[in-house]
Amino acid sequence: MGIRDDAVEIRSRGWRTLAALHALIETELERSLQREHQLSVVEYTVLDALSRQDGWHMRMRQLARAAALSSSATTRLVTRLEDRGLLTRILCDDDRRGIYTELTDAGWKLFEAARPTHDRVLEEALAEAGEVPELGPLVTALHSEVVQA
Amino acid sequence: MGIRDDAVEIRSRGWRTLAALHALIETELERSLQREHQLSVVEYTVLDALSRQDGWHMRMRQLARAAALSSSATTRLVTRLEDRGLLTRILCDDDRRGIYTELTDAGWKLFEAARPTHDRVLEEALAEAGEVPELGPLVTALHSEVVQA
DNA sequence: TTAATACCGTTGCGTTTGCAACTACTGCAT
DNA sequence: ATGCAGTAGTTGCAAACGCAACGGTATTAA
Repeated sequence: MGIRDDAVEIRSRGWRTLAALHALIETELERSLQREHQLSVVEYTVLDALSRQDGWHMRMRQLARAAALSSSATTRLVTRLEDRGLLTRILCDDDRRGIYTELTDAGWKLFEAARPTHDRVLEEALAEAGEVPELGPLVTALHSEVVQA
Repeated sequence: MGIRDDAVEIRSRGWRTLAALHALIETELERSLQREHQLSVVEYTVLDALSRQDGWHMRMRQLARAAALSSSATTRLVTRLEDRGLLTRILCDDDRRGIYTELTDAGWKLFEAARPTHDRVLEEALAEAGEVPELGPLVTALHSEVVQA
């Protein structure tokens, strides 16, 4: 076990911690958002990303990136939300390959209704994770200024 | 925008950062492990968890926890690996509800072959993420002693 | 003993996912 | 202009997922 191996082990451990914390938070968000607003986490993420564009459009590819999804999954996700009337597809004038998406009024309403749930559950999940010995330090680091900079 | 709202916003931002980093790493690991060893990330995680038990058994439920999966997904995952001859199910004597799983020799071999790939790709992914402005600080924090404590 | 309760792992089912192949469009080079 | 490589988004398909319902086993109390 040299310094080299230690670095490998530290990375692996960090990755396991990251994955565990991610899974914990996502699971709790999933349950609550689904139950209270019939939204999955990715669906909420899309609404959130669009809302943060402040009335501006967003292309499919940007959306895929924001939601960390493949382009095919993004297509279907947008279709789903469009069918529910939460957003609309808008053909792009300057680049006819591109498609913009925009929140509808109903989309805004649902997002603003879901946001408190999201924020509350996120806080609870982080608090819960903070109690777990392996996760606590990462939770703390997440709050720190450095990560937010 | 009071202090209260700032805290909410900091948590949200932290969560998005965490999710983005998680997705980046998982995607790269998935591609490499799949291509070079026909293993998904969760499958590797299971082999890793079992190997770290150092020859000792592990129950389905523990495995589900380690892999951050539902129990049903764990059942099928173990079945898949069992069909490939990488691990075996062992009935538990003292608690006949329980089922232990153990790596086979083939399982050990495959895991040890896949580990270098895993470690290398993880290092690359972290290095790549370190270059991204939003992710860099979290990557750094992940290396720190505090998180590893 | 027997009943009530809780737990463990499995299965049916519907949903979501990524990959690969495809169409449509852009931009560059000839 | 014309061809060609690269990009944007969609679709077929098979794989993997979570939830809910189930059977089998342990634990506790009457």
